[in-house]
Amino acid sequence: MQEISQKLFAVKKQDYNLDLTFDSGQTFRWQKVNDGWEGVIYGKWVRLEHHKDGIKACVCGKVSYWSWLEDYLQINTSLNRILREFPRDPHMNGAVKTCRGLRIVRQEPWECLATFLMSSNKQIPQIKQIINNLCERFGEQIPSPHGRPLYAFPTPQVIATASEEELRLCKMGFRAEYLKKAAEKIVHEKIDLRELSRLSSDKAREILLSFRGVGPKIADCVMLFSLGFMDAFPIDVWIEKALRTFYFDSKPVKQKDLEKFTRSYFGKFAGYAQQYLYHYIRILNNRASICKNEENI
DNA sequence: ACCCAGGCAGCTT
DNA sequence: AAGCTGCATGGG
Repeated sequence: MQEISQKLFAVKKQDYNLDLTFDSGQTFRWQKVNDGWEGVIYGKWVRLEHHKDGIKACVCGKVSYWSWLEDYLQINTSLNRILREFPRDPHMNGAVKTCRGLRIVRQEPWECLATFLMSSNKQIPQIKQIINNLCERFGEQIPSPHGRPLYAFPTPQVIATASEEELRLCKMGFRAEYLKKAAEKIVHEKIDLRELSRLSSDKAREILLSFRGVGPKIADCVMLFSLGFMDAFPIDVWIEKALRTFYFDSKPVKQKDLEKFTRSYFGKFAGYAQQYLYHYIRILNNRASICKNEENI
């Protein structure tokens, strides 16, 4: 039986909501289990659950310092200070009202890059499945609190030595080439993605775009979700739809104008605002489709 | 059977 | 710069 270490983070649910955070499409490995969330960070199994006094974290193994988890969760970031910077308009107000407590966590950059390489032209449940296959097949087995085997996210070294055919067994299709080449680039050029966080945002984006399979959208996701560039604003099909309906009267807009608007309008935490809008429009869309289903019954 | 999915690369206009 | 198309795979 594995030893479990525990830690309580004193934070109110309205300032840190685990459901909103892990359901918002920024991470792909967290799973809801018995009213808590379980995932793997830095090769360790972690369980998080809301408690009356805050968020309780359980970690597999003996843990004497918690800075890695505090950094991942960004637990010392004040949500109020971020929300204050959002523009005030009916749509953003609605998003904040609906999604208050949604947080952006700070993922490990390699995992973030690799998983978003899997995301192109895929739905979120399928991305999760691919990542799951990848970890089972190539990840190192790590201590688990329950009987089931548990795997760390595979290192670039392991992925680089795998063949494209082996990677395709994880059902990632044409993305296998992207993943293998990214891993090889990191290994051969001795790239430490974490260092990109110390560069200017233009330079960091330029380096990310030099990976095959990384375009503007995925580059912005990696910057926002793993490198601390809180103004990076990924524009995917959902956000584009949200921006057009909310701010452009549902009229067609040129890509360039869309980008210009997001840069000038959403402020220094634009990426955070983007995540609120993204989750908000998806919730609205879910409700609408549920209504439609009920009409058909 | 068809359409689309937290896109991107490689084309053509 | 826009506007097309193919891409592997799975789900509605």
